[in-house]
Amino acid sequence: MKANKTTIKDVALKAGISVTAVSLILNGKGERFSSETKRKVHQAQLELDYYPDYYARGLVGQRNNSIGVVIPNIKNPFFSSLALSIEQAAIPKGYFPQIFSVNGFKENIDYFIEQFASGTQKGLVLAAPGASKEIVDKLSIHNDIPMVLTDQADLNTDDDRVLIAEEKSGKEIAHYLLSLGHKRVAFVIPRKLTMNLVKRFTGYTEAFIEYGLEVSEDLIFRTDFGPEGGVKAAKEIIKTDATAIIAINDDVAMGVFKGLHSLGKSVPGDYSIVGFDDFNLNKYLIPSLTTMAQPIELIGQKIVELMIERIQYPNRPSKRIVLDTKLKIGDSTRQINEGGRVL
Amino acid sequence: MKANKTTIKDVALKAGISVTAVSLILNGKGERFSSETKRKVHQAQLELDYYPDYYARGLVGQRNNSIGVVIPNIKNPFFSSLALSIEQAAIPKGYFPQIFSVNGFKENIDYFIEQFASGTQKGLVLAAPGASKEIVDKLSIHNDIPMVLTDQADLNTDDDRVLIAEEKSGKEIAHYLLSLGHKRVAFVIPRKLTMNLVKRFTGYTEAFIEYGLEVSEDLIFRTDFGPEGGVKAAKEIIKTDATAIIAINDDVAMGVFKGLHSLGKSVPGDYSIVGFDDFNLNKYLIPSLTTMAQPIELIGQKIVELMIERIQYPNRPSKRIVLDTKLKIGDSTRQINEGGRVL
DNA sequence: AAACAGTAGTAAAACGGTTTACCAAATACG
DNA sequence: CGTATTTGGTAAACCGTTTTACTACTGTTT
Repeated sequence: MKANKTTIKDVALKAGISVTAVSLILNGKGERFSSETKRKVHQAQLELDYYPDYYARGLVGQRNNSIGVVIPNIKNPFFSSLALSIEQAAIPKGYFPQIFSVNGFKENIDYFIEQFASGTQKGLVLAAPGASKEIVDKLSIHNDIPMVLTDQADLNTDDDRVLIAEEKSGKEIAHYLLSLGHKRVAFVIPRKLTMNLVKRFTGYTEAFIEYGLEVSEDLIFRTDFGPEGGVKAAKEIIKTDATAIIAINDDVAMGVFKGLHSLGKSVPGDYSIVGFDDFNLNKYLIPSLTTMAQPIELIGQKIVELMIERIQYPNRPSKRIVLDTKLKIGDSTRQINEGGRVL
Repeated sequence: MKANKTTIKDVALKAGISVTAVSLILNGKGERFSSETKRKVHQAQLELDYYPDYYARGLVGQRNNSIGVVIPNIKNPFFSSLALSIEQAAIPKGYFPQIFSVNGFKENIDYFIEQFASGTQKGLVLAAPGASKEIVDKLSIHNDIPMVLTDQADLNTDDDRVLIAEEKSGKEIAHYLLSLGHKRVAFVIPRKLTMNLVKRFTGYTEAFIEYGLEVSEDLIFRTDFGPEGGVKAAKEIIKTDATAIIAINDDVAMGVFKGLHSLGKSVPGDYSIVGFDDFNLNKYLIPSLTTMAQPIELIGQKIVELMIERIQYPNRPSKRIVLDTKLKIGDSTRQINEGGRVL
């Protein structure tokens, strides 16, 4: 038979004082009580190993301090790093992020929406591009709840956003490859294009136009997210005359790399590869990947900053912060000569 | 001015029926009500966009369905994969894991203990070897709460555990390297040895003894977790006559690999490397790493299985499940000839 | 026709805290 | 010395659900 849960009443009884007093004292609002009384309360709490019930406490004082963070896939190092950076920024401020990794589970989204709609979280960070739309729609009625998005889509919400300069990033990557002499560049992109990818792609294209070149349709490869997708794409790419490859993220880039390798091609000998994200294992790859690094830590910090502002001043006008990325040149890219493939 | 939260009363009012009826109907226990009434309730819910308050609901019916999962580091692919596999096993059964990544934050542990002690979770999975001891101690009084550990330590608790055959694994790795002709094998281990590592190490040693060899102290390298630790270790290892390296996990192995590479050494040419864990990016590394694969999915499944059993039958005797690992031979190891380094 | 069983519904008591409003005794003030 | 204020404390309302224990009514048996 289980012992009944120890409640505040038990503490009050043990300390020989009222429930009110116990509550106030344990919440640091007990200035008015004598230090002797306080001592007895703390003593009783310790002896009974009392912890206030989370639900009861949440029910009355609406002050919970947890913020929900929705990410698409916990296994993608970019998102797990982002989750960590949000955590690191939030905890010192007294907020505790709760990670929801959607992972393609329908139930997951439902569960999280329910959780959120029922008032568990004080705010919501949606770091799941694409999935956002659906979620934002479902939650749109609750628009008095602070949200921060990392979504470029033109959603008709006035939520705060932390974004990266997608177009500029795309352009910079393309410029870099073009400056190395690559003219035939393959793009490996996902089947479903989210808004940020469209923008990034626009940037790529602009760079080509500035060089008097154009992006040819036959060098665009649509595949799945994740390394498997990259492996598949590699098989197609070697049938073309491409000399460089831009992957939608490092995860995919790794797959392309592996795919090329097992087809007997070398990097950067036969192909230059550029990734995107700079997840944390990147610098340990051999050869290391040239990639457009997202400022993950900064993104996390800004997200938390906006979130806290918004919680404190619910009616302040919405903000949109755009952060710059940084090209990190690794060993996966190299100059090629005018004529063709080999330097 | 914010609109007041819509409560069950509003729904009842709108539907012209009692609060009880609304509650029962919305929880699928309203068989006895006429379908017309049900319709009205659902209608009202929809129109008012009503979601039951999480706290109120939690307060009364103690049936929340969330289980806490504590992992040491969300960035380590092994643990993020484990978290995912727990999620995949739990959700179909109607339980929702909540991930707490400790990440070395003292506040994190405190927060989570408070959360847990205050009854938020129905059960607790401690997948944080080493940290467990402290936590288990603090929570020991609440020993009526279902816990599943993945800790080899001889804690005096009767909690369920899901473990891997550490000693056997260690032995198998060593046997494999010995069978390839390696006699001088370096070990890269963390500074702080948890119980599982001690056991694994025992296995290594046994294999050496069976071969009439012994593990020499000067080939044991203690370093930090993570790839950085591996890089550091590599610098020391090349000063020795080791021909093979066993790393405590794949994360570290990658670092060793990178370190050797930047010191002009090749793998498996100069050194064979074996890792542990088999995190999900492993097969995309070049060369792919020989590693002792943990059955991550199965671990997740067993954890959830035990947890649910324990929730349903709190008094059943505790179980301890030991799972086998599997050596996955990659391209990072090779045979060497009797004499010395080169085949 | 009396007893019985459904049927469709409700009022009120929990759940475990926090907070508001109030009080009695002790002390300070003029 | 009578009144005002401070000190140390409490009783009770409330938060939004779920659940228990009724009730009134309508058929159905025997």
